[in-house]
Amino acid sequence: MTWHGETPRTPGGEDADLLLLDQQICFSLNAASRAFGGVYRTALKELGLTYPQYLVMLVLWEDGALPVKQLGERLRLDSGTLSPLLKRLEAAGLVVRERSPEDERSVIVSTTPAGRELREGALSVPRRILAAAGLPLDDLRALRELLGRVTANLDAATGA
Amino acid sequence: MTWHGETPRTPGGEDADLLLLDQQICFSLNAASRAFGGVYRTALKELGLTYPQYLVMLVLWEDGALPVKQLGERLRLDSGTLSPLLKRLEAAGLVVRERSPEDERSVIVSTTPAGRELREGALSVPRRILAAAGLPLDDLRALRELLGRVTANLDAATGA
DNA sequence: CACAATTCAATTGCGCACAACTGAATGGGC
DNA sequence: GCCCATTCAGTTGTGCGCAATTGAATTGTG
Repeated sequence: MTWHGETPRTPGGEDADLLLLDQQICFSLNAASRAFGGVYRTALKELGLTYPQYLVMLVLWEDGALPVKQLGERLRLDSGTLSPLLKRLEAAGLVVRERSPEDERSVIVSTTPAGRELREGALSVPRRILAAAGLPLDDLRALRELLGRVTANLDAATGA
Repeated sequence: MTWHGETPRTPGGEDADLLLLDQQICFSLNAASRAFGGVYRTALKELGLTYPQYLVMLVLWEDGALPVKQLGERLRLDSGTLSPLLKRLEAAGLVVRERSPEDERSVIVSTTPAGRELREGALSVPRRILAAAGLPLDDLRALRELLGRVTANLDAATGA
């Protein structure tokens, strides 16, 4: 069984083969991520949330309230992404942002009553996503485990 | 072994547990995809390419020339993404776009000599990426296989 | 206390992803 | 031959992702 269905016609030796393998893995990751995004898009449409906004609400539903910094650490996002996103969530009446009294630099994000109510509607989402993924739980667990390891390695290689 | 390190404090029953599991899997996918993006960003910087542009060049290096439509099918991207991207690649002198003679609707994208030369510099990229991923080949194969299955399922569930 | 370095959130700029739409070219049914 | 539906690429608008910068608040050091 070959990975691409045809032999490379371009020169380059071993590295050219790696180019193909490389394409398969990273492209697969990218494609899977966007495929999930598509399913989430339709599932979250009725809630008026995008997938990143949904992730933020998930964390807030768990923790209640926390500063932007910690939100970013949990979600692996920086203020450049979170600031406008949180602004939109605030405009939608789902969260409030207020400066911390004991540290005027940080902004505490917390859910509004409407934001907490939204959780009821979100409860049915994961089951639909898992059904669409169509993989047995063991495979999903294995997938999550592999992804976690690869992410940790990549972060170590990049960030320092 | 628990997945999150703490039990949920919020109400919701089974669905609440699924919410957590769901967060782990899809968030892991998202995070891994962006972690790869970070490594590619630095590796491709010297070539003046972004990761999606690199994917386009990979396909063109393999196939030489093909219409935007087929490029989009290979990469799972539509014209809304490809048109401006190809415009930038053309502005960089790496590809040319020309209307097909036998079908004036379609645009054929092909590499320029400079675009083909760039392949030499790209040959070293995959090895660095694979090294940064730090997973044995068997695990990478398993990962790719799982991702392929989940993507196929999700596409079938979404697109029809 | 003063001053430099650090830590925050926010902003700017650029590129990708996707939905919705436009407009030209094509092809099938009549 | 003439429409009408379809197939293309391109454009517009919105939102994410990230680098780089800004500016205010805080902390550490002398």
